[in-house]
Amino acid sequence: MSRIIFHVDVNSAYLSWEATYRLQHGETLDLRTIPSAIGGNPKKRHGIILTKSIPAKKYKIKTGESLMEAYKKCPNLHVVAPNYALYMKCSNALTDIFKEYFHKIDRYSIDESFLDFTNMEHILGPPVEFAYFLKNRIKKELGFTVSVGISSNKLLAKMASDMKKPDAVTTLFPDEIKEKMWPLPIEDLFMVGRATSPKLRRMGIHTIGDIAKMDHQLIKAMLKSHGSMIWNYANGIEYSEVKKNDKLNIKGIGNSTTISFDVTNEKEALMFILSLCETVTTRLRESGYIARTVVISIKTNTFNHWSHQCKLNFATNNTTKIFQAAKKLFRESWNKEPIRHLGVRVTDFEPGEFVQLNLFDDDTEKQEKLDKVIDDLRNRFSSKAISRGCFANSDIKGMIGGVGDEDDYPMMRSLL
DNA sequence: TCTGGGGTCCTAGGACCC
DNA sequence: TCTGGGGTCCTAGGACCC
Repeated sequence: MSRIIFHVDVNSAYLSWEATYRLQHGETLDLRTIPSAIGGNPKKRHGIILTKSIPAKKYKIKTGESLMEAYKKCPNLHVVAPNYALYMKCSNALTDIFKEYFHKIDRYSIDESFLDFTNMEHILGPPVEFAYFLKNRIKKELGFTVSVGISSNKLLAKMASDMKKPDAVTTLFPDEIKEKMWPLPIEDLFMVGRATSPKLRRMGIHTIGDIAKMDHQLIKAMLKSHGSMIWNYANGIEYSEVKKNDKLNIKGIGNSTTISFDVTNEKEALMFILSLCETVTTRLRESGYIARTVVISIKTNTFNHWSHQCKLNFATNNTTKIFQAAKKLFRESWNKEPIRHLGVRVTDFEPGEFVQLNLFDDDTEKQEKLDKVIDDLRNRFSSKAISRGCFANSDIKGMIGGVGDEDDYPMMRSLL
């Protein structure tokens, strides 16, 4: 039986949401109309570009490049630090609209969702017409634009939403694959990234159509199961379900930072790790989960990098316990090479309802001690050295404080 | 893209068990 | 204590995404 699947993608999500929020709070300048970007810490000029405006694209500003690089290309670039609490509210407001029409909503990320339109035609009308109605309603009520892709499976719907933006509806049904998808460069195919693309290009495979026409066994022999998968994708073959998954479930939380100087002694390194543990566990407690696994990652001044992980005997969200594990991992794996980048990450989540370590009295004392160490750390080093930690912290503050409260963005729905 | 963040998933290989 | 096979759990690292 043939299905009808929608993929809805928010255009330049973080930037759109920030711009919309500002307009609704009295700002007259629309960030989307000037060279602007979301990312890093603009004051410290540290971190990377997460999202850019269309005018910023003209300066060849790229997602993932450092703020320094971006400022070189465009000195007037207006950079705003990310506000994840706001993005979550916007994402939820969008999902609430989907819920009015759809039962099966699969949130793929904070700004992308799959919707199952199968058997809905008798209620919602023809899919393309409904998609236009939906995107226009979102624009009118929430103030930002989306691109909608429509097809018979998730892969093709996702490819379709990518083809035209912003503010567009695109179909990519199986009979349109040849004409619309096969002429595109291989890098446009979902799951063909910077490791796979050169391997294929070296073989004279340049378009998605070239992949589709390859011998399936050959690409499988070359790239194993990943090769088999992208061959299927190039031919529009993909059968995964639109699972009902309308809450964004997180599987891990991490924080990492590049340091502007070489860290050569353990004490310094552990202070950074402590700072990272602090932001990670604060977010972990916010999420309501507790974690079993702790992972640290190290990158050296020669860009040598590795990770080391361990499984705890009990899941926890306690800063001290996570830090103790991270400290042990660091001591076990550091070979004394000068360090330029450190990361801490927690995974293997369990529901945290029954563990409330942060309510224990002795923990309050520990937390106070911790705060003192963090403050010491910030005073000791240039603020640049730990700017990522600072900015993550200010995010958290935004989340916990009044700014992030449920009805703090009432205008999100009333904007005309 | 020379060097930025935060995620997810997959796989190979080792340890350990019966 | 040379060996055999199969299953599971764990870790490190690679590849992909936005």
